[in-house]
Amino acid sequence: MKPAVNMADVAVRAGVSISTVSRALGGAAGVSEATRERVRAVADELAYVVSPEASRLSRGSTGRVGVLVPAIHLWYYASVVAGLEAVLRESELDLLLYHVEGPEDRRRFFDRLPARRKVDALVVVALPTTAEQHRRLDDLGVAIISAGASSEQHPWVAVDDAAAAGAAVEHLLALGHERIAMIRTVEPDGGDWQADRQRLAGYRSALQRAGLEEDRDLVVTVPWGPDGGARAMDRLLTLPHPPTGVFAYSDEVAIGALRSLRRARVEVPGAVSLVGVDDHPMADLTDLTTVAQEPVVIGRCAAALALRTLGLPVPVDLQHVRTDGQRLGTRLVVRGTTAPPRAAGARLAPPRSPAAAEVLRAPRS
Amino acid sequence: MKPAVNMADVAVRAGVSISTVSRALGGAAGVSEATRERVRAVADELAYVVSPEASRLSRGSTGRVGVLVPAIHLWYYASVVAGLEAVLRESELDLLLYHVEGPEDRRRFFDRLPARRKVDALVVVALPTTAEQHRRLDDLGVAIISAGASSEQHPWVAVDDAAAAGAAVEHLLALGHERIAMIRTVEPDGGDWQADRQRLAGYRSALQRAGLEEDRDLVVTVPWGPDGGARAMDRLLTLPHPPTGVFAYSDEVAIGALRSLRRARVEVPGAVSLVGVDDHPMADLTDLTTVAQEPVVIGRCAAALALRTLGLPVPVDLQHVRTDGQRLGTRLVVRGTTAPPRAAGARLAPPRSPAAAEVLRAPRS
DNA sequence: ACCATCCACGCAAGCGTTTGCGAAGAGCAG
DNA sequence: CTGCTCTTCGCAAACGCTTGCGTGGATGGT
Repeated sequence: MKPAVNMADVAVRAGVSISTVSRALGGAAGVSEATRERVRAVADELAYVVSPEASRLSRGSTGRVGVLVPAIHLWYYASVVAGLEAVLRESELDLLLYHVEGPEDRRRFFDRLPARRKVDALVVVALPTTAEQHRRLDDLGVAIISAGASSEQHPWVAVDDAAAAGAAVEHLLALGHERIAMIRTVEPDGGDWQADRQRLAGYRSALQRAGLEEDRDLVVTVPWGPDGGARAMDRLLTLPHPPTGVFAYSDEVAIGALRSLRRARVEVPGAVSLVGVDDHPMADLTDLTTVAQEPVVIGRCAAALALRTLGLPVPVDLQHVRTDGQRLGTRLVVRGTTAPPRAAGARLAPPRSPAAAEVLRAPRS
Repeated sequence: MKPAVNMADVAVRAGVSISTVSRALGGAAGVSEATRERVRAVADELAYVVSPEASRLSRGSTGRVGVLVPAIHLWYYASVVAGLEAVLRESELDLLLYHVEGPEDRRRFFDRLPARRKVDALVVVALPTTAEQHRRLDDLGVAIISAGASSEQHPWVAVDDAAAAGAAVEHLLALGHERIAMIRTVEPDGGDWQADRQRLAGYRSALQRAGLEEDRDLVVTVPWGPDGGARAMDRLLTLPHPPTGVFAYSDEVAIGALRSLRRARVEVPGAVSLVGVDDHPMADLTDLTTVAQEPVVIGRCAAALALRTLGLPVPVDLQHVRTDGQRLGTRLVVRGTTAPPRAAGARLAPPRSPAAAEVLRAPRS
């Protein structure tokens, strides 16, 4: 612990008052350029930094933004956080991490609101919240931003999950598939995850648009994750009339499904085509067709919303973000796990060679 | 923004002085149990929480712990952070995230030390630091903890990377392999990653112990990541006398290598055996043999070290963590990517069926 | 009934900034 | 040279809490 140099020390050394130091360093008006320079020099020399506690106590804001994430160890959330962190740091804001895993943690968070008085804004990342919990957030008394899920009452940024699901299913339809299953996910004992609901809706309406009847057997619900995906696929494979195309809630689920298929020696995409959502790094590696989204961008946009709400300058490249809700795009990335169904097209397309898959692979960002 | 209720409000309402409220809520001595209860009740009723700024300005500590991570979106780091967060939150400490990606970011961090005065302790997660940078950390004037890498000057917690590598290589040796390659990784233009250096050392000494000469061609160095792994494997495959066993720096690298092998139609583990390090969730899915480590535990132990350094109570299950350096164990998880070399053992072991792999699979934690 | 203890509690002095307001000095027109 | 406006600074009052020290009253012993 160093003796900690204070503003007073700088003031003495620079031969001015504390107020002047504060104004000089804080970029406030009312200080001549000469004085400002001198103060800066002294501050540098003494390696002085303002005490954030004191500054904020006085100023009344915390200079911190909280992030509420359900699962930091997952690629999607970690990426959102990375995006957030990058632009917040640019604006000298600190990122306070709140990790709430599972319904129990969630309940506790809303119960105790540990973020109270600690942040100027809270970014909630795709968390299922009850109406009551949403109201509870207002008790925080700070700006709330929703990232990865739309919201009635708060600024938000998210992809169109229904459209993403639609794109996936339409891809399968275009290839000629007619029996298309969906692996959807729930949190055991958990809440209402908007993305799941909307992707399911997107799946259904795509089928409907194509004039296909929904077969209840083809929608299987499992806990999120590769294991869930594997189990779901096992179930689908034992169906008397199994699907030829499968749309999985996310890549991680799809990858689990892929494992089941491999174990069961079912040819992919020969016998079964598979699409995921996310463009997880593993999708590239497993040559999985997917609908890509960019969580890092979601994070960046959410940060922009937070900045705007706080009345702070927003980086130019993020100024377009709409406060009343910003939809981000998704795009289909065709790789090696989708092809026309065996029965349907007598070789509508030649079997995809590794090289061909390579060509279609999306450029790494 | 609510009108923000202060300690003074609580004091009036409870009919005591501000000091008494402070002591009552803060659990300090010198308050009768009756008064304490009454104050608590009033505080609850008014939904009062102390202003952390004021409290800390007065108390002199920040109540925050910083974490310096090089790549939050990677499984390993995200898991360490998750572990940290969990125990810090338990102790009412906040987690301030510093994400420094790549040498440039790193330089900036050490240059500006944005964490100054903002944290009581800083956990540095497996970051390559020059000696000078290490010294610079002391300018922060706070306790430094090293997680995922050992350290001369600070408390640390890490696995024994050399031993982990040794275990991987010895597994291959035990299977009968004699040409064993290593895929190691560097950061382009980057620093000295302790884990890479130590795993390389472990690889070498294992070979040496087995009386094998090191073949320079068998150590390939690539940028970290699946793509690097793929490229490395491509290179190994074009060798005049290619290896039969490959030890990859990490699972993500190994998975890239696996892709190359698959594309080149090289049988795994028939023609080439492959081992990684980490027990990344994807290792399970790709049936990859690996040396498991538990980053979440690393995070938890690092948090324990931070708590202890700060003089705070350490959770009982973490009290065993040694301040002068805690080694965590690793364990070999044998899955489907390793088997005796084709040439070597005329069927030393029967070809591994999926079921067998299942049995050997480590239990999910 | 008296004094010595001890407990509970209040007073007030910080903690290190920010900021409204007033004062001093500089510059300029008349 | 005087009077006026601007600019540049300093004074001091917050900001909301913690904590050392002092006081009054209850308690216990004699």
